[in-house]
Amino acid sequence: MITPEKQVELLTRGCVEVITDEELVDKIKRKGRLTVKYGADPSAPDLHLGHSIPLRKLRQFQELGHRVIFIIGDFTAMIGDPTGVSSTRRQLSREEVQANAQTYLQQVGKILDLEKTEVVFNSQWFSRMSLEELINSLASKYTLARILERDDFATRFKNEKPIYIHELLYPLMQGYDSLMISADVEIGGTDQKFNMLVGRELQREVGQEPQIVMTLPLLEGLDGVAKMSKSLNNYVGLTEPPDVMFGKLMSISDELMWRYIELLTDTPPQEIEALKRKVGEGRLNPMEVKMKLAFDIVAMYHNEQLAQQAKREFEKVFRQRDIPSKLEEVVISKDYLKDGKLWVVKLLVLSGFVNGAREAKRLISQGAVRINKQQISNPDEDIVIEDGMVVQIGKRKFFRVVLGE
RNA sequence: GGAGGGGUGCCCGAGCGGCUAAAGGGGACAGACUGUAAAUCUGUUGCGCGCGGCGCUUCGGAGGUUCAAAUCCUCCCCCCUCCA
Repeated sequence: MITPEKQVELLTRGCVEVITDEELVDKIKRKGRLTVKYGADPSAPDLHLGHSIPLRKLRQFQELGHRVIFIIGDFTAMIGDPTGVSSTRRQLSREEVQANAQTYLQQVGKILDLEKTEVVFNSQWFSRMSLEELINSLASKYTLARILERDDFATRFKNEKPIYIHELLYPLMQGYDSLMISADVEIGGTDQKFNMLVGRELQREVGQEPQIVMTLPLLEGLDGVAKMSKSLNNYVGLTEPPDVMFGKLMSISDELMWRYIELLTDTPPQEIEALKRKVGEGRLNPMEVKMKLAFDIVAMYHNEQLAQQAKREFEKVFRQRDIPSKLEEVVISKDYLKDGKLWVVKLLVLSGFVNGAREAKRLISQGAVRINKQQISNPDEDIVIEDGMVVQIGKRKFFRVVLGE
């Protein structure tokens, strides 16, 4: 049995803030098994590495024997969390939310032990809440001034941007979720701090023991600047194919690599320090470290074998500048050929790998196009088309020509 | 209800009758270099035509003025600011 102190040490690792540490030790000592809440808003169906941070923390709780409740904010998703947005968020339909929730859970299962996870939809209580209840147990428990303390609302208010009444309700509803399941701990990204604190207040209001709030860092996207999100296209999806994952992870900057290792892998802090030192002294190539990171993550969300494959393939294509082992095939009809030849530009356009003749010509004059490893530099060139010839555009687009009737 | 400001290419943003397919930045793509799709540097970034040129489409929408419009006029749609 792990002592409460030891547990707290593990659990608070990686957290940005814990409100409060003392309460956490105390609760574990008194209760032994805590109810841990995590709420997800199924407004987009795809989970990415950014989501994995809180999920991994939940997993840790689970491994220590605590009770994890995963709340699907199906009802709240129809409202749209105003957190961090400078404008009102689009409301989703019931169907959209339902569909998203399904794919969501599937992905969550890659990290959490679903057998041990209780999944609760918050429409369970909200869809039948009466106006009377809404007013008595939610609306009358909080003041406008306190809601407006929140930064994003405050800014919008000051800038005279619209804040709809339903948005004001959002933090209260999230708090109400905590109350309904008598949460001992709620975890979430730093952007959720306010909402989670409201939960604490509401619980206190009704005489429930206030939940402990644990905030976790938000992960920067592949660009290293903005937070990871699908709409910014700087994400690594949990369900993406191994080679795509591997490639995306290899594209991050050396600097960002450390943060990813710290937040996304199980590498112990001392080991990370050691690696950093070695790289700093020039005894270790950062690329090796990045490879390891990419490998670890692919292994985590797929498996070691696929990770190994993805790594080998990456080395083959990008390090040795070789042709990938699996190639997309493009059928070129013989009708296009004149004396067995075809204009390069035409070939590229027909393949669908370029957006048009103009782009094709541009790429050729930039020296980006190779046929059977032979660089093509003249956009006017006619080439002899052979069955099976390999065309390469830039560093990562390849296809094999198949002659058709 | 009244007064004013604005909608420009993937995004931000300049232009306010011809020299503007539209400055600048970001992003993206490509090349060099390399340790990788890192960093850095350089280039490209509306589309078509067998193409050192010609043509077409683009500046919220629809019309109009003009030899010539993103730039001027009319109507319409949307956003914002100030006053009530």
